[in-house]
Amino acid sequence: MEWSKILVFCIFQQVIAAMETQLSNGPTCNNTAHGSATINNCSSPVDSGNTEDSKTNLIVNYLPQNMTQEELKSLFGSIGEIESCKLVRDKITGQSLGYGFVNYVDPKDAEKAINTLNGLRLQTKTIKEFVISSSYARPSSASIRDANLYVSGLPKTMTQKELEQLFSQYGRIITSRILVDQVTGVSRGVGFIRFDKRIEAEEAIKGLNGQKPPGATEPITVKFANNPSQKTNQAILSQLYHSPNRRYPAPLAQQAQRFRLDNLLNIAYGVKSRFPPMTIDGMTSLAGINIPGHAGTGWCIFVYNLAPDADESILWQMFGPFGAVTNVKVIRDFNTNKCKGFGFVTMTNYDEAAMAIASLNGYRLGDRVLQVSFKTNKTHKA
DNA sequence: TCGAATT
Repeated sequence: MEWSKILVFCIFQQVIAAMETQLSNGPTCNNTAHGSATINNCSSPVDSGNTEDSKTNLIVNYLPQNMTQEELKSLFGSIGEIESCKLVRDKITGQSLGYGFVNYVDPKDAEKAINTLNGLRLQTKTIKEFVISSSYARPSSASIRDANLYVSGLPKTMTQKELEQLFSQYGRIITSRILVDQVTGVSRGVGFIRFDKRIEAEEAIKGLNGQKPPGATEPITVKFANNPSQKTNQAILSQLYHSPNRRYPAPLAQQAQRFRLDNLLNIAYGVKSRFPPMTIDGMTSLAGINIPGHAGTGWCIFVYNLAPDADESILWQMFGPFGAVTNVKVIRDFNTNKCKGFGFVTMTNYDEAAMAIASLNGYRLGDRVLQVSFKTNKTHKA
């Protein structure tokens, strides 16, 4: 068992090496990958009828975008002889949909593949992580389609097991997952549940959407999940059609430059600015712990009345000249990808944030008048 | 009109 994992890992690295070589020879994709093995912790296979295929045919999920059918075959062919192998691609774009089927000749090899390859971690250099999941493929049928749920607002402490316990009352769970922060490993409060049947998924939405899990303080959202690769395609398309270059708003540049000039004059000649510098320490001692917009990592600014097509770059351009900006975020509707009219900017220094707010609140961007202020904590009052 | 998140 452990032997075969090591063996598989070595073969896998060769596959990845081959992928990288291939990528360096062609301009089609800039996504390269390297792998590391992890312990299989996924749920047991589901029995799927009496057909011959049921014990040899595997579905493989969460493949890297750039993995080809040949590479899939190489990876799984390291276990044993493959009868057939299919990487599922988008009919129109030809993009990998991130899953495929591997049918072994020998059921023993299928079982071995599940034990050794399921849970294998693939990490691309673009931070995105893939964990291969392989299990017996169920017979194709309409009733098992669209049975995958996206769950958000989960308590950060909730485990995968607890998530399954919560949903298991509505049917048989095929796969489940909780997404975690790549760096800290803590739950992002988002996960997936795939049911055996669409009906079960529908019932789970009815029963759990907007409900608080036992012991939780906030309700969860349960809805049908989107296709994994759908977002990538959207992002690629929107990048193609979107010009990354935005003109800098001239009046802002002048304001920001004047602000910098004020500071320089102040530092160099002791000239008094209209906006005397203020430190965070000075503020905290005066205002106590409840400081608007102060999140510990900086000062969070709420920007309202952004246009539907506003993007992050406009926030960087508007706020950057006023000082250190550590983060910007445009809040979008997931499906339309259009800005919901507001966003957030985090700035390191109070005085720069205050200056940005003073300058940008009421600023006319296009045909809209922006409202800019420190972010308030509108959610649950203490 | 004061945070989304999609393996």
